[in-house]
Amino acid sequence: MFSKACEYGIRAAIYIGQQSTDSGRRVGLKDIAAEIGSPEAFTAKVLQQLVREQLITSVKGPTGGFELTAEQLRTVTLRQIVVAIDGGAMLQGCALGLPQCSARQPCPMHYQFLPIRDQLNELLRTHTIGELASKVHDGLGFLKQFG
Amino acid sequence: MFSKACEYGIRAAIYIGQQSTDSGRRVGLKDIAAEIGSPEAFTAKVLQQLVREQLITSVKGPTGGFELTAEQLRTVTLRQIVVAIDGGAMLQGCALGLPQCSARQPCPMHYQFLPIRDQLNELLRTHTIGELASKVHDGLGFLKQFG
DNA sequence: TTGGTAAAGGACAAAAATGTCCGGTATTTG
DNA sequence: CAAATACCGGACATTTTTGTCCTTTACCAA
Repeated sequence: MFSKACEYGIRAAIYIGQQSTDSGRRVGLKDIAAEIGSPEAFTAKVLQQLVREQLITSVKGPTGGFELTAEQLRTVTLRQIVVAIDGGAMLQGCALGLPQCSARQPCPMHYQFLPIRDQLNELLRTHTIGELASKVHDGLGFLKQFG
Repeated sequence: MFSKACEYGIRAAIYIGQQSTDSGRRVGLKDIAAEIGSPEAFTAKVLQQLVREQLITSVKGPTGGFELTAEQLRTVTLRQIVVAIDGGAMLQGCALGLPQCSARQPCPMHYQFLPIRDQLNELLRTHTIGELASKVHDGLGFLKQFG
């Protein structure tokens, strides 16, 4: 579905969001990677992308780390994370790979796939990082497998 | 969504199916690649996989080529093609990449993604190659961009 | 101000996906 | 039987994705 980079990015963003909500404290890369079960250096690259897109915030130096501002928690959606990392292809492209699939020259599955992809888009668009973070906080969702 | 290999495999299978339905004639690799707009040698590899899984049929030598038997046209589903080439990961795995995501320890999007993935599975399961081939035959679907 | 800390960024490495090439094998036709 | 045809299979090449390492830059605290 999504690339590894994107999966790490989403899980990391939610974890950072959870810590920002919870205790208002920043989290370091090492912490993040450990808590979401991802390779540290690779996760760093992904987070850099998200910082550049201003979907998360980073601070250098001692007491530094990653955080989500109150506004980011409220407004950044899953969709923005996905688009920032994987681009829009998966959310718009043809399921059978036709470069210009549309009603004018639809692939044989075009009209069957449309509603599903619309639902997926809607799903990503309507869920904010803050919302998902609070779900993790309440123990209703996990970012890593335990026990 | 699907890998390039899978996209080519689906388009090729539908094209072969269309020719089998239409004129009962076999089609060669060159013909297939030209008609669906795919790299010839790479498409050959993909078709070999489908032949091994007995989702399509091949015949060597002069007058040889690829075809779909009446039974294959009737029974082979899009899902079988996808599983043969991409495996089941995309149809079953967690959207956020958790190795054991389930109701016991769900990722924060688990219950939101479930219905969408179920619909996707259902879609692939209920469409046969023969059905899609006839859609192409009737000009209601395309396997390549023209004009 | 200075030293330690943590992210940023560049270069590099490994693995997987994509794509190509060519000799081997089976089959049909003359 | 011989020759042409077309898929099969293995090796190889390229590109993208995934992952690592190390130096630089920015920041905070003592």
